[in-house]
Amino acid sequence: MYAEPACDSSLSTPFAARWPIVPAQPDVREAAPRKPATRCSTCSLRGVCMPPDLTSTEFEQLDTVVLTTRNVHRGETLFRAHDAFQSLYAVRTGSFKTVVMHRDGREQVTGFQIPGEPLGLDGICSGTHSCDAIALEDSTVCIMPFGQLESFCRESRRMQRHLYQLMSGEIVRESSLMMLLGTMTAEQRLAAFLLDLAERFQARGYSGAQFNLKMSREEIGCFLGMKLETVSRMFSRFQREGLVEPNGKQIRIVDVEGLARV
Amino acid sequence: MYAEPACDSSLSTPFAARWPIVPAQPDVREAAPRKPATRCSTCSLRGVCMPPDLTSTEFEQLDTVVLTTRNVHRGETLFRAHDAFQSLYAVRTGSFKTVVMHRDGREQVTGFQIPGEPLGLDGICSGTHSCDAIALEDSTVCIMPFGQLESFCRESRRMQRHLYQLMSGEIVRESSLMMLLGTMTAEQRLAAFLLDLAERFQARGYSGAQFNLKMSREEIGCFLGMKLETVSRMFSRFQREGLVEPNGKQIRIVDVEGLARV
DNA sequence: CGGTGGATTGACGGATGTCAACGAGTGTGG
DNA sequence: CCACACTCGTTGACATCCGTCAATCCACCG
Repeated sequence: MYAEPACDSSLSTPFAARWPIVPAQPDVREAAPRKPATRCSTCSLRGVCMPPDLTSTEFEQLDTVVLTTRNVHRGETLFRAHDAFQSLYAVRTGSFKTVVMHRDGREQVTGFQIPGEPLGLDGICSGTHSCDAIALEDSTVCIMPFGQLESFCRESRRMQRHLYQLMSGEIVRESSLMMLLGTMTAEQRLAAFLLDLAERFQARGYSGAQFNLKMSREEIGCFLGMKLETVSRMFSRFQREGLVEPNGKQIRIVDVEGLARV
Repeated sequence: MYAEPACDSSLSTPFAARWPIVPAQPDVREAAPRKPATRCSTCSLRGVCMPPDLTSTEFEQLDTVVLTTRNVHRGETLFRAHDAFQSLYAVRTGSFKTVVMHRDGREQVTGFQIPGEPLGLDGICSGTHSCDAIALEDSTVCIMPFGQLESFCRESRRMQRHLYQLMSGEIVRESSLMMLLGTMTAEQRLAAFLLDLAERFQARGYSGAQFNLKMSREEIGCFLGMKLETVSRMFSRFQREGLVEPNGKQIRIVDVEGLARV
């Protein structure tokens, strides 16, 4: 999932480390490819991931916490529901969806994550993940072993505060999704979804007016609580009304105010 | 909101403090009635609010953090959206709803809180609350000034972990509500709602089979993403099917398995 | 070239919203 | 004590949004 014109390559592998692959740490489910991480202190996403006011000492400590990254291919899972919780993750490149599943097969996509956004916060509560995190495209995440992160947060007030804010932000995000699912029409949901995505892309230096959806209509519907046919119809309606120009997965937002008014 | 036969009185005012009212700490919005708190170390709800394995030293420290309680009358707000965030709260007696509101007047109830459950976690993220917390009946909360709580969490590993778990639990709770709103029929939502409430009451020593809803049909509907008439119809249907016996706000669950099968 | 999966569009039906009437319960004031 | 207003809950009739089912189209790929 990236914006056009894609500055993807620059953000994809900031200070791209072509270092030799390090022996993988023990992993519960699979021997996933891991690589030493680029240092947080020099990462181009640090402004998105990390508090703005960390001292250089704190960045040095942080670099000892975030030691590795992991590649996840399109369609593969970073973690699954019921996996033991060990680490938090930050999307470095690519994108993910998180899915909660009911025993009867009902699925709900609870979020789409793009670079700089956290993954895994659901696992802290019970020590076990409660959702699947699935890559929408070939992606990379930074791995933050939670035990070490906790230790660091006891030493650094700023980092401690940051982690609380991250989690609280997730709570607020989900609240507004509940509002979306509980009170809005299908048309309003899709409009809100597109505006939210646009804003998040823009905050990362991508174009907010034109971007590429890495998720299918079905996945969008599963996130917005509607069927894929309805998603498709709403896209068509927006096109008729001159609000967006959808071209398959390529989306151009023509009239932001119009979308907001829906 | 309490169970029948109400053991309400025992849980209502555990070790009820009839101490003189302490000079209220400065409060942004109102001079709310505050009283010194019963000590966490001797509170009958401590098993619900706090980690099970705190040492006595930690409880002593905790007692210096949770110094005051506050009464909130039915219909009044504990905090409002846009209020400055200062403290986390734990419901001690009574019950609350949290409501997020859109500028156009759309409202969504994001949760109902009963004794032992946290309030205010939404405020950490931006330093400003993002929802209203409104008492459904005359209620009491324990006040945990966030700055002091943070300090305590840097000293106590267990307390630090507990706060992370609390927040993560809220994230997971909201995820399952998204699933409810996104994938379930009106009938299934109401069934899930009743079962969830029953479980929470039971975990607090109340009856899970019979309880008293303090919220109106409209508030239930606003929480479950449906209209009050639909809530009412679903209650009637459950009654016809012999699953619950609703008597206004008094609810008796007759067939738990049947409700779960819906 | 055909097979496959995703997207689009149409026709139809059902779940739920909307509007309205009515009854029960409660508080208030004469 | 009663009359009254008011809120809340229930129920019915009808409308509508969206889900379901099906056909078609398109891009991609072996």
